[in-house]
Amino acid sequence: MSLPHVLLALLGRGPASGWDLGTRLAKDRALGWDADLAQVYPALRRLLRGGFVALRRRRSSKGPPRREYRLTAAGRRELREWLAEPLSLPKPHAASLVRLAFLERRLPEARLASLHLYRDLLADELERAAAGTTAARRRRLLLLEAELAWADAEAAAILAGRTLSKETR
Amino acid sequence: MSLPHVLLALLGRGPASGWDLGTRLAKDRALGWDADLAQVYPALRRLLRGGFVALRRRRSSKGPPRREYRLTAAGRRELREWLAEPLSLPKPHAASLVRLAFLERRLPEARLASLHLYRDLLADELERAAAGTTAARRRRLLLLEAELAWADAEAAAILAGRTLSKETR
DNA sequence: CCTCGGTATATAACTTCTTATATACTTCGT
DNA sequence: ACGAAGTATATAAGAAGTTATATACCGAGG
Repeated sequence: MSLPHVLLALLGRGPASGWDLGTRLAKDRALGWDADLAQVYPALRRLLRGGFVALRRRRSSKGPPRREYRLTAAGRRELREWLAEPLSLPKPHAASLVRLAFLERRLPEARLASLHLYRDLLADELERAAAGTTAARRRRLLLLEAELAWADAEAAAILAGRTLSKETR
Repeated sequence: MSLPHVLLALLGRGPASGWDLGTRLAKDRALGWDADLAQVYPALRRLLRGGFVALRRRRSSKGPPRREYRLTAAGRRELREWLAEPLSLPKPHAASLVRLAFLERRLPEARLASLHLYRDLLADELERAAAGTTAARRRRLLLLEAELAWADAEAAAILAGRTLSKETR
């Protein structure tokens, strides 16, 4: 029930087409939402029918004509109310986190390999992450740094345990 | 397509009924997955039909007879393979994170109130979080601490900005 | 000229997730 | 004896999300 509101929020930064919104959702990792274009188009239709956005067709230098949407007064009001709803702790829903939660079921070598891969993903993401101009970006940077430190600590612990068990054998 | 695998993973800790799995999913916040009972029961049926789990009916001291599931050899193999799949960075999908991403659109007072509420949720969660006996729990603790520090820093910054603008008025 | 790649919109088919509802057994309090 | 509360299983209906596919416009390179 949230995608329409997320789209309203993105449109709050200025008019955009479905394509624009789709690519923004895909790229902006600090945003906290992701959706496929096949979901975006119907959602925009619903927003249009509901009077929350207005449509303007514009010719594009490349490709077929764009359908650019912008917030209406009703859309702005709806957005304001939605943004003001109380925050709750997000409950993660990701296969990778479940795999991490069962890391201990795997052999030390496999654990280490998975942690190294994950660590590198975190490091890449941290490099790509823009400097903190907003609270959400600063949050993201801090969390990435904390998780990177965690991954390194876990890898070191496995390595220490492995050499230890070899030495004491 | 992941819930069945998550259930296999939970069943790896020992036999359980649909009810058990549902309550574990609801309680264990370090797990990285959450699902409703109405989703768990059909998933268990599919696992049973696929031969990944075996069923034993047992009378319960309270309530109707329990249907306890346990991993079969095929289930254990499937679980092992699933756990070994490479990790990727989870992409968050939560309305609260979107609200945080658009915090700056709100008035300083509202921002502060939202941050304080969020901060308290984090603090509660941190208190409730068990000590780090597994990598996933240690990760969760570290991330909660980092996020709590972030929330406090953001709140302090808003407060500083507000008093500043009052003084310089 | 023709295909390839990027831009752009859209729908159909399918799977997954949520919400609502129904049933049944037991214990405990009134 | 009755009802409420906790345990336990289950399905139906609908909303949300994913995957596959189709169409169309334009410029660049072969």
